[in-house]
Amino acid sequence: MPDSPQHADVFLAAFDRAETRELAPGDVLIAAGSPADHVFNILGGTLMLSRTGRDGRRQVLSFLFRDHFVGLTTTDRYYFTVEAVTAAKVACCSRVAFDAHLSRNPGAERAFLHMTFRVLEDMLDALYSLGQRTALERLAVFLLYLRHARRLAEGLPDSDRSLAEVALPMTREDIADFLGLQKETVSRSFAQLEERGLIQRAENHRITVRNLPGLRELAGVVDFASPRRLVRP
Amino acid sequence: MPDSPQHADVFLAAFDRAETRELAPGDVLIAAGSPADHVFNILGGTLMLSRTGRDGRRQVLSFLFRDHFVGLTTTDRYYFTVEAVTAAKVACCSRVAFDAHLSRNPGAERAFLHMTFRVLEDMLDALYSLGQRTALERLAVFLLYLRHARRLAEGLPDSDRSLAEVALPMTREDIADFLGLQKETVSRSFAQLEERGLIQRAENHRITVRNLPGLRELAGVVDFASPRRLVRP
DNA sequence: CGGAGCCTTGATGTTCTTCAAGCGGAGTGG
DNA sequence: CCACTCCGCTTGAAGAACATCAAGGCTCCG
Repeated sequence: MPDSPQHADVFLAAFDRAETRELAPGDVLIAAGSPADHVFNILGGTLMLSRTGRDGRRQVLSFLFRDHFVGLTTTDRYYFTVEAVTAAKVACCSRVAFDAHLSRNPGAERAFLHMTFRVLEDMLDALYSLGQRTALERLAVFLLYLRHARRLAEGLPDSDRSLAEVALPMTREDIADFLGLQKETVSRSFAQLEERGLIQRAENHRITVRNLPGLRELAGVVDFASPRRLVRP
Repeated sequence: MPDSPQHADVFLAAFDRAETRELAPGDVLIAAGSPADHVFNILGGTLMLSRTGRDGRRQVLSFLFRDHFVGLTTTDRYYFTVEAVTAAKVACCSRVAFDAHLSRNPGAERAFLHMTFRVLEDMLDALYSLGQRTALERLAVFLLYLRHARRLAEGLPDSDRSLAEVALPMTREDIADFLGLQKETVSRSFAQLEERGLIQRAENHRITVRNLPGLRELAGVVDFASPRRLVRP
């Protein structure tokens, strides 16, 4: 399943002429436990996919950006929540129509499978982070991940100067729940990255990268472009 | 993508008349960094999929049992290692032949997509564990997971008495690297589960479950059958 | 001006890791 | 058959990393 340009998300044609929905920050697109009858394609903004345990512990499983896809499950109810972090816009498609689209277009099915595999590989990266990396390393990886997300969403080259600015639309608590930490630890880790001269804190929701190679070294990741997950074994 | 029996892994037909390979404990089936030119279906035994960082930290991403599938990537080289934990037997299929099989059989492609989604959902469960659960909880979940794996592999009902015996073919260190802990912590957690009367340690590689409801309560999981990931939100 | 929410920082506490020692089974060679 | 060693496992003690508790600052908004 090697990358090939023509794969470029042909399955998204399922969303041509689809209804769209505008979301305000905090709006819930998918509520855990509700029937899993729609799938969505994100047209803009940032969303957050999370799962909350009985006792209130929450794990943010993924942040979602432009061109990301959400909503498919192998069960008939959603087992996760998706909510808007920033104002956002999504295209909506019924699961039935989406299924039919895949069945009618073998190319779309293959493209969708390929996308699913990329997501799976991202989750394996995240597993490595949560299982093996320290708080500081996780935060470094996270910043590179956000940088990469914007690079993809805006189609910029890795060298683009503007990428030094990294927007953090989510709260410290959201970041903490994504990285398996507490919000205080996230705060302290930001402070430590700044002390080390790797980043500079601007406002609460924006930092600028001061030493990209240093950040990558700390993260143990060269880039977030494939095949990033080969950490030189 | 609701579960339906006819999905039952039609894509596995790709492995009909395929060559098989026998593995001894410790044998490496897939070495990280080598060309990703084959896919495998496990016919028996236990394998382990892991990723090792530059500095030697290792995350076990998954244990693999009968009927599991491994080997597909979106990159042209494997970024993970797969090795045998016990003696094992696998069916081998070239990636090209597998691709062709999926293209020729739309039903197979759909079934494969479905299987991929189940794997993805398992990884999301694992993310929740690593991010939110304590050492003791992770071990409880792990034991239920092994119990469930055997239940599936042997087609037993959940009530089967023999399921109280849980085999642990892997070492404490393998378990630790799967759960994001140190082997000492795993040892201590086993001891604590025993003190609490939830399990009893037999030999090093076998325990028996003494209090299944208690174990499930601790794990926060009712069962490892779908939809287990709805932890009563 | 006042309050709420979010973030930061300090002090303290808990969990897990690290370091160290000893146990016991499996395999080896005398 | 019996040391002997090796390796994996367990347990204890000390230490580090992260969590928890608590206080104060900032910004936004009524």
